[in-house]
Amino acid sequence: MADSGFHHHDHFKCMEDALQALQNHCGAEGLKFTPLRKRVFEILLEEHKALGAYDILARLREEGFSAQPPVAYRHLDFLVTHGFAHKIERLNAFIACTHIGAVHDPAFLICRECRTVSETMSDSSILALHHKASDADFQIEDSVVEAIGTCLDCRQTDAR
Amino acid sequence: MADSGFHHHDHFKCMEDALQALQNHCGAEGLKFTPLRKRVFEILLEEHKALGAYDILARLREEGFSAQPPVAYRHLDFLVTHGFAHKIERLNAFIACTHIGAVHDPAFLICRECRTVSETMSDSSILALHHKASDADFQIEDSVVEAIGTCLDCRQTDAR
DNA sequence: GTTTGACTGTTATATTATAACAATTACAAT
DNA sequence: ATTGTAATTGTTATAATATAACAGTCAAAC
Repeated sequence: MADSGFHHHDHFKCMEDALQALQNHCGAEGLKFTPLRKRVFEILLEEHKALGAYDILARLREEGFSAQPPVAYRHLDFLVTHGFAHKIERLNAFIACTHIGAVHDPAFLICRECRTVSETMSDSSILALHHKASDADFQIEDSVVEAIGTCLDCRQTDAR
Repeated sequence: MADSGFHHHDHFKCMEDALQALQNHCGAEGLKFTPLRKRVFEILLEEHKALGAYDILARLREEGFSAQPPVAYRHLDFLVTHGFAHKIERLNAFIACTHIGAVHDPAFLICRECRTVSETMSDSSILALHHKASDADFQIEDSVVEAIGTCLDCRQTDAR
């Protein structure tokens, strides 16, 4: 299965590819592929789950990195700005992007129990909004499309 | 113009109708139409703008109401729970619902400058996500659809 | 008139996020 | 090699958002 989130896939390769993409991007853009940037991205990549800035921070602290709040927010912002992570507004949390390199208005399926997130590229899901926007002379710059619910695993576990 | 947000409309009637609807709802459901509930809703209704809980709180304080944070959150939650307001996740803020009584997955156009919000009923806008969700055996319970950008007024003002 | 449940008041604290500035590093220009 | 400079990191402090917990009040139902 090639998809992420609720489907099985080669997660090791998934991580490797993403890290390589970040390294390449940094090289191409004259940005530095620093230990903190790498490590924060790795932490996000470990699972397709949304992690809060303070979750990241706790991990960094355990590993001996400097771990004041700005450290987490800075590196998360870096990843978001360069398209390697997304913020999940509904959870005030972050996930690694699973469509790196693609220009996309992402949409997310978010399990409120396990916080697993599946990302889809969904130009179409905000098409209706774009129509509404042009009617109102509104210029869309960014969009948030998130569906909250429960994944199959969690529903089955709950039913037991 | 019958629409809200970026279009002109009879805002006095818009407020009156909404307050009446809340009063009716409370009567029908055995809930109390209390001064605080009324006032918080009125504050939201005054403009089609997103207000933070602490904005509401400041208003209440000025007016002599008790104004500890739980007061704002309680009444905002009440309005959201009963379908009279929505939370704008992207802004951590709240707006009065402009489609009271309609079961809807709302979608919002949010001006990041003036915080004016236009609400649309968008069953269709998350259709793509519903397909994706059923593929993944994911049960959607709630959705967030928000577009952030600039309204015509703000763009024109900026250009001057 | 007492019980009950809904609503309000209040204290304290948790969680999320950013401003501001100092220190360090890496590299480029001279 | 030295200095300038821009990017990155370190750190302190604080702002902004949100909730837990429990005590008081009030009105309706019995």
